[in-house]
Amino acid sequence: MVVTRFAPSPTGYLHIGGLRTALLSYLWARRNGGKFVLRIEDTDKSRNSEEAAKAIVEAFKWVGLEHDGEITYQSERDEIYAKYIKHLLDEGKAYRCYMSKDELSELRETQMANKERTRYDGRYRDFTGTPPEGIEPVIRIKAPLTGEIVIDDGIKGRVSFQAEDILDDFIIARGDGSPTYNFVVAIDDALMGITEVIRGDDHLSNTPKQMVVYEALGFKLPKYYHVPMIHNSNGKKLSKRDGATDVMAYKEMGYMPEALLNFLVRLGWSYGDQEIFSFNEMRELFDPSNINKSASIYNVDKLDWLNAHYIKNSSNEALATLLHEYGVDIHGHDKKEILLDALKERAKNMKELAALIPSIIETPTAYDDKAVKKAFKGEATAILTAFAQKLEGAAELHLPSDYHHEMESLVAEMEIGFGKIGMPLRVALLGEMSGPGLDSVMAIICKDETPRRINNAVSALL
RNA sequence: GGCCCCAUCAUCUAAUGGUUAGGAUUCAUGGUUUUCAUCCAUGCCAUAGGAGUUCAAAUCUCCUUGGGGUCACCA
Repeated sequence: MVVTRFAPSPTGYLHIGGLRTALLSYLWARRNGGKFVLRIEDTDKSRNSEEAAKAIVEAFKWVGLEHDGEITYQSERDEIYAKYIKHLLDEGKAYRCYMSKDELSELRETQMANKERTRYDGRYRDFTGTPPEGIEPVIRIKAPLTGEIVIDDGIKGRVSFQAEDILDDFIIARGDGSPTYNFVVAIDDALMGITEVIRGDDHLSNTPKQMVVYEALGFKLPKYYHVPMIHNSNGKKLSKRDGATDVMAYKEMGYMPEALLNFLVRLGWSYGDQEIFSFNEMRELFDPSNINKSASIYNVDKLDWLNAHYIKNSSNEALATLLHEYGVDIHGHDKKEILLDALKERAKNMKELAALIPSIIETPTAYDDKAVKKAFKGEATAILTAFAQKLEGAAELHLPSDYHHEMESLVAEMEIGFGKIGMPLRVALLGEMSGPGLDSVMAIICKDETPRRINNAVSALL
């Protein structure tokens, strides 16, 4: 069975790059009918992992990702790590190193001065004497000193390193006994039965170290997929300074989860010429082996286009429910359908949609100067007044087409062009020059309110 | 700096030795619309550079250049 994982360190929120690797891991598990698990890498206990987990679960919930089983916290697994450290010590595959921090940095400095690679020199590797006093030893693992290390990466292909270039006997437990990152990652991935590791390619150079741990413990290696980073428009790693890195900020900005996921899945991956992927389609089609090798640049234009697409193609019912999150309740509005039909093609995001609604259903309190100048000339007021009277005398009017007929008939009677009434009417009803079709606007605000707004405008603008 | 990764329109990508190098976003123009938006149509725009292999190279090899990542008792 395929088991994938998402293993964030607790930073307090889920960022967009994290969401992408989480999404890809999730999709691959689902496509294979496997499992997707969540592990919080909180071996640095100074940070609050409860809060981080909550933030991640909240973001997962918003976009619709779900992890299988309980969340694993590394901070609760000290005994497991201790057991494996002891095991390695007993087997002679790891050893205590009594070098002080000062000695270590001294060593590093001389190496740098000699233009050598900075590395631990292995001085305690085969140490059998009496250890120096007053030093809490760290535990180092015996890493191969020569030879080739090959990662058969599902995205990058064959990646090979020379042990002497990159490895030394790295620390697996600190002086206080706490285990270090590359050690616990390997232990946990192995013990949790992870079969495919999909993660950012910034981890590619960590992988040999993790492989050393796998090797020492006799665990079976997972398949690795190192996904290229998302870069900002300057070609650098996406960071907080690039704005919205917190996934929940996208909700605030009015993005739909479908749009965000669609955007992220297409960043670095494609399926022929297809641009639009429903969540279900992603789960059926996604395959990490054809992810691009190169980094991709985060570009908000395409996300905006996708977001607008998903808003246009959402049902009015779904939009009305979503609008609650943006402070607008139109569930009770009897012209909800006409209103949303008219507005959903005009909004790039949910925030805009929410702002558009009062701009129609509330009576304008001011009229745009330029619009007035352009629209209110000649017989504009006479035409508007005639139209208001026509509406007042008309029978029941409900649909946009009903209002359209009234306009047509007025235009015919007065022998004028459509524009003669359109422009001033628009200003009278909405206070500005642009907006949805007037027949829709009138159908939304109804038969009584329409002439009222016209008369208001005529008297205000005389 | 060492090591590793990467390189097709401005951006996301397709083309796994043979295509007029395709699609999408952005942008521009036109149409639709009383307006704006939507929608539709059209257009602009790319194989980083140089050697090789081959009948044939975006595709394979090498070099150059450029970009990125990583080198902790952080994760």
